[in-house]
Order: sequence, then C-alpha cells, then structure tokens
Amino acid sequence: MPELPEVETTRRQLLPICKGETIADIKIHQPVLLKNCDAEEFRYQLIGRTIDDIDRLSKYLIFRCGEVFPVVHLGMSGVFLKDRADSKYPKHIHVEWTFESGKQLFYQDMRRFGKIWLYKEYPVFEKLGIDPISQTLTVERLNELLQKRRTNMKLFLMDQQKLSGIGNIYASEILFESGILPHRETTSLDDKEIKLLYDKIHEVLQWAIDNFGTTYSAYQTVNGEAGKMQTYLKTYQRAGDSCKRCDGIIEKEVMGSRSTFFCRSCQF
DNA sequence: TCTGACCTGCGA
DNA sequence: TCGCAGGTCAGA
Repeated sequence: MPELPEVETTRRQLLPICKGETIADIKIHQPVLLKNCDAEEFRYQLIGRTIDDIDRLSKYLIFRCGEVFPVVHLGMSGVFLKDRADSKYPKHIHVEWTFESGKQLFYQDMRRFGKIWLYKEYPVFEKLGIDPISQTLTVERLNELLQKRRTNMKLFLMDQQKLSGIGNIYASEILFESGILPHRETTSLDDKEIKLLYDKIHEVLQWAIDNFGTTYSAYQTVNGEAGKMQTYLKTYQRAGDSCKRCDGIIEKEVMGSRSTFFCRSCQF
C-alpha cells in the first residue's frame, strides 16, 4: 500500500535506472490507467524523450521529460519493476518502457487502482495538502491545520487535502508514537502534544524511508525486494497482540471505513 | 462530511 | 464462497 515512504523509496530506486535514459518504446496494456490522454498520445509525446529527473510530491511521482511530465500515482498495488534476466515475465504488467540503452522498466498494478497522467507543463495539484516531510510543514502550520477542521486525529492524518502522503498504516503508527488516541478531536491537542506529533510525523516517515517502506501484500521495491518497515510497526495488523511499550493490548476499530490500530493503555 | 465503489488475491 | 485489505473520488 504505497504511502509517502514507499513512493519515495520507488523514486530513489528509479533514478539510477531511468535518469538520462531516452525512451525508445512504450507498450500500454491497460489504457484505462491513463487519465487525461489516450495511449497513442502518451506514446507520441514520450517516445524519443529523455528522463531528466524524477520528483515526488506526496504520493505522486513526477517524471521530468523535457517539456512533458508523466505523473504516476501507484494507487493500492502499483509498483515499478526493473527487468531481471533471471525472472519470468511478471503478472499484471500494464505499461512497459523500453529505453534506447536496451533497459526496460515495467509498471505492475495487480488491483489497477493506480493512475497515470501526462502534463505539458509542470503539474500543480491545487487540492493537495502539505507534503508532511517538506519544509512547508512547521509546528505552527500543523497547529493551524488542526484548528481548521474539527474531526478525529486518524481522519485528520489521512485527509490528503490537509497533509498529503500519510495513509492508513503510518497514521496508526504516528499516533501510537505520539501517545495520542486516534479518536481525539483535532482541537483537543495542547501545544506539547502538537510539537510531539510534528516530531513523530517526521520520525516515523523517515524511519520507513530508511527501511524501504512496508511490505504487507503487493508492495515491493524497484529491485523486486520487500520493504523492511513491517518488522518495526508497533500497531498495524497487531490487533490482539500485546503492546510493545506497555502491558496493554493492541485494539482494532474501523474509522472512516479503514482499520485503525491503537493501545488504550499508552495512547490518551 | 460520510459512505460505497472500484479491483484482485489471500485466508478463513 | 465470502470477507477483508485500502487510496481516491463520486454521489448522497
């Protein structure tokens, strides 16, 4: 389930494979993934272009290819895979990129929730909230966002129009590390809790990036390996297990149609 | 503001 | 065979 750390890991691993490569061919097996152009237009605009760089904005990957910018959202199960001589052709490959050097790159998406756009100028996502590890997010800005919308903390962290990049797994982990119950109202946090929340948002996301993200089902790195962060998660998918910090038991509750994991003994 | 649909594989 | 997993968005 690609959240910010998984997308950033993907970006870092794509760079040495793609940067400076010129696109020789693109095969699109699932045109439905393309959201603002058809397959012909996508191929026409990109074949012959060189990938100059890859940016990440929250959960979006922005490829810089001269004057055109393909943008990819990995959805729930989207992954980029580099070609491996020893492997069979993987299932659910929807887009194949071939470079002039002969290297290949595959976009695989088992559940087809991923999306691809093509922009002819650098894209601006007006509805997207602040990238939580960008310098734009300060303690003061976080406080403003918390006061702006009266909801519970779990839904706040997952609201992509406020903070964009945190998903279900890291929302539970961030709240656990902050000692804040997911049910708490955003306006109920005091200054000390807001500062701690700010620190833990950075700490948890950076920790996950350092460990190449979390693999539970579909996610794998560009090199075809699993992430390592699932080893360190303290709440996600641990309902009924003992808390790693106190004597409590990890509970599970559905909030906003998503499973939420927490410990009542050390989150208040 | 909230809920359900989209989608496929896995485990009970 | 059915429920569950969850990011996003349309519709209520």
